[in-house]
Amino acid sequence: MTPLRPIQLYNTLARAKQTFEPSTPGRVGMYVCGPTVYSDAHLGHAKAQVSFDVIRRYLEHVGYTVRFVSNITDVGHLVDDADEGDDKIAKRAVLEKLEPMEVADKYYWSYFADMDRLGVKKPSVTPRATGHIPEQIALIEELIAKGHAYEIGGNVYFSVTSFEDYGKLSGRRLEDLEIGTREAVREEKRDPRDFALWKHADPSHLMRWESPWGTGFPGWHIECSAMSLKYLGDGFDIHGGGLDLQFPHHEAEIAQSEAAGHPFARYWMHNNMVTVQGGEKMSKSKGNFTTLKDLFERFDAMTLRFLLVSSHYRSITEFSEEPLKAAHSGYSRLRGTVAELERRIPEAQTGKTEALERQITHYSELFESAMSDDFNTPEAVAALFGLSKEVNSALTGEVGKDTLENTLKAFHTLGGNVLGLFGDSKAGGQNPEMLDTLLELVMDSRTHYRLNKQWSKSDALRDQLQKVGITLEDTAQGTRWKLE
RNA sequence: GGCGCUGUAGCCAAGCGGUAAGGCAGAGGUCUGCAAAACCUCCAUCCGGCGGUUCGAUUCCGCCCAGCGCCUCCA
Repeated sequence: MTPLRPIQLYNTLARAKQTFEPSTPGRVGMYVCGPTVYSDAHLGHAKAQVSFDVIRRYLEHVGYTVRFVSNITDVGHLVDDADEGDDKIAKRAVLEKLEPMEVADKYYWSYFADMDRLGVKKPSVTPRATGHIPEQIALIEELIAKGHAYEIGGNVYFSVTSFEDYGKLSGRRLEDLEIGTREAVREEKRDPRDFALWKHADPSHLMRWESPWGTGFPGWHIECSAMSLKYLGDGFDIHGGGLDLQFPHHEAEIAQSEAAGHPFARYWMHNNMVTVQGGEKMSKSKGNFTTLKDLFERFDAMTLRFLLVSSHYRSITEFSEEPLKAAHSGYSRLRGTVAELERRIPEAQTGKTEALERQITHYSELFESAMSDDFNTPEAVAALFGLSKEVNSALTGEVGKDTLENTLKAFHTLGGNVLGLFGDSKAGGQNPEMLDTLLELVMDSRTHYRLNKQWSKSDALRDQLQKVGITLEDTAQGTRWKLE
């Protein structure tokens, strides 16, 4: 299928927006760096995953078939690069008195549960580093054979100076890179800037594998090269990840792959960070993060998603109480419009209302042109608000059923399918019918009070419900309720 | 020190050469028993500061100020 319109995207490699052209017409291969599973995900992880989820959804929306590969790192991520120490998973395993694989699995499931609540679609493939040791070894062997890597005492390093394009993604020149600042630089490296492909592990290590260089474990960067190439092939389309991974992680991925003779990703996309307290990056090491699980206690997951898509993926997202509350209110407004449409459709008269039909077309066009310009979600959201206002305004009068349905469809398609909002979060929790019935009863008796002008009683009922998060609204058509 | 980014109303946040989207908060109004929701109206002579280019700059260039990111692990 031919895309409806060309999509411009910002390619970090070119430092400019480019028209996206997949290597295979109609299909997109996309790889996004996933988390290292050793602790709970925070809002920053959510920003990355939601950003690329929206990009994926929009590509699908315009007609592409997307293969979306996102890895899980469950080994090889060293606490720091300088020592021979355990990796993060192993360290956590000792801490929690668990097997490393228990740690990895625990946070693996936890991660996907969080992403699920945020409406992030499942990847087409979720490769795990430990499941691809042979592929990583094979790639390292290619690099050694081509003279780009060398082995010393069971460790294998990538020779940075052997790859002339090193630095092309992050815009660094080799000579600018600091040499040997840190004390514990391994002296056995031929060049301090070289990075590990394979690390020797003595028997005390919890996770190790046999290799041509003895027992050990893979370096952090190699997994993404091996797994993306395996599932997407040479010269695949899009590689995404956080801006903080651009160097050295992504630079290393390119070096390892292309030095071995595999053209790597053609478009590189980087999401910016979530910040806190006026610009400070939210990160694990700074300890200034809020886990998603904590946030879910206080806010609807869709509110968080709304907050994230309200800023551009390449911009920072400032996170604090006020934006959070603003997101809650703003999102409720959009939801209110959708709910009102759903209420009105069953009782509306068949027919079209031309004026509103034109607005649907107008705002849909705005939405799509915003999204086609490097996935400008803030403008897309603005288009949704524009349509919302027009609809609400029109709904003060009569609107034909066909038009109501078209409007609802626009919200479901653009806000729902593309931005991933208005997910399935059905009001009423586990048993919506029971809640519905109970509230009918409450509202009936309250209506009785109101007809008799027993305001204190009817207001008491409303206040009581408000305390448990149920809002009653009296309208000309009767009383209605909503959660939160 | 090297590379790079940002600075737009009380808050969040688009725009990036043609005279400031959107949301939240706030003010007034309509509706309502009250409230809520919704709608209508208002809310940046101005986009960190100073110069420059241009008929014209928030948008391009230079300098300055402030904040931030990467160069360790990080989405």
